[in-house]
Amino acid sequence: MDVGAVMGKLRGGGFKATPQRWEVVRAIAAEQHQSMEEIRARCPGVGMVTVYRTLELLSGLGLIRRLDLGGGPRWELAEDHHHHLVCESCGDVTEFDLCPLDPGLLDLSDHGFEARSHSVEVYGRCSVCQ
Amino acid sequence: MDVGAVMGKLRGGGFKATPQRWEVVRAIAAEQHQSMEEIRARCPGVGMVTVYRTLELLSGLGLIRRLDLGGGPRWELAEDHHHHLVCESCGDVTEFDLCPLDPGLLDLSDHGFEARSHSVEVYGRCSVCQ
DNA sequence: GAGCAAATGAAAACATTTTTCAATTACGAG
DNA sequence: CTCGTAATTGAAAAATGTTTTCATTTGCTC
Ligand SMILES: [Zn+2]
Ligand SMILES: [Zn+2]
Ligand SMILES: [Zn+2]
Ligand SMILES: [Zn+2]
Repeated sequence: MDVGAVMGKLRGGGFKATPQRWEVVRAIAAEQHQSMEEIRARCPGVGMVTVYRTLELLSGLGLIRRLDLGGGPRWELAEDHHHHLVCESCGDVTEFDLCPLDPGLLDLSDHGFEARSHSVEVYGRCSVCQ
Repeated sequence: MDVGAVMGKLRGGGFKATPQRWEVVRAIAAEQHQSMEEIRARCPGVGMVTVYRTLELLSGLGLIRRLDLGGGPRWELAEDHHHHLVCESCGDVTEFDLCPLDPGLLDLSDHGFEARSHSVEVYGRCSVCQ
């Protein structure tokens, strides 16, 4: 999903395609797993309040995802399903595609829980920090 | 691991067993997955700063774990290995023991990543909220 | 182009966590 | 048991992060 497609879905949802929203979406699309600070740095022309509101809006529409990996929220474009490797030394976040929950292995029936989504994070040391 | 054992390990680490630390540990042991607010409510006699510092200390010693499930940090005694079911409607957190990463299924060798720990969260609707 | 609801952003409010520092206290040595 | 001392506590202030307010601006439809 590229920047244009995201803006298209925004419009489709009845929201305005403002220059500020273009900027924020471009910033998010530039790199996955960015913090608020990093996103803001890529949007010098957009007020902080608008960045917060745009993240909230896009996330509500399911176009981006908020990550809780410790050390403050991070954001990513909601594209493919994947999970995260978090380096506890340098903080770098990378992805892996093999989903441990994929084959419906996990039986939650005895919990009476209706699963909607899930997240898997592996913490450790990246190849650089070892 | 009961309250006494945690305090023992604290002492063993060269830290003092103060009445405030007893209170905080007792509060944490009373229920898993509590927020700061809930823990504080169980420690009326302990200053906020001390609660923060004690959580930091215990977590540094690996005696408790901090959970990032969205909606602010939660804390639990570090006992058995388990993962979490988070209800997106009422916010209730429950546990399940079957670990999807258990059999070493996950091959991270091509990432050159040294895994230390992991977390798995399943989001959805609990039996009450469905 | 006019009209209007939606959107923006500066400032203020609010919430949460950390720092500071003077007073207190647990605990080992004597 | 008492003393000395470094560790600990907590009130206040500072720092940090996020949300609300509201007057002004603007994208979009007709
Ligand atoms: Zn990712
Ligand atoms: Zn998955
Ligand atoms: Zn738990
Ligand atoms: Zn596990």
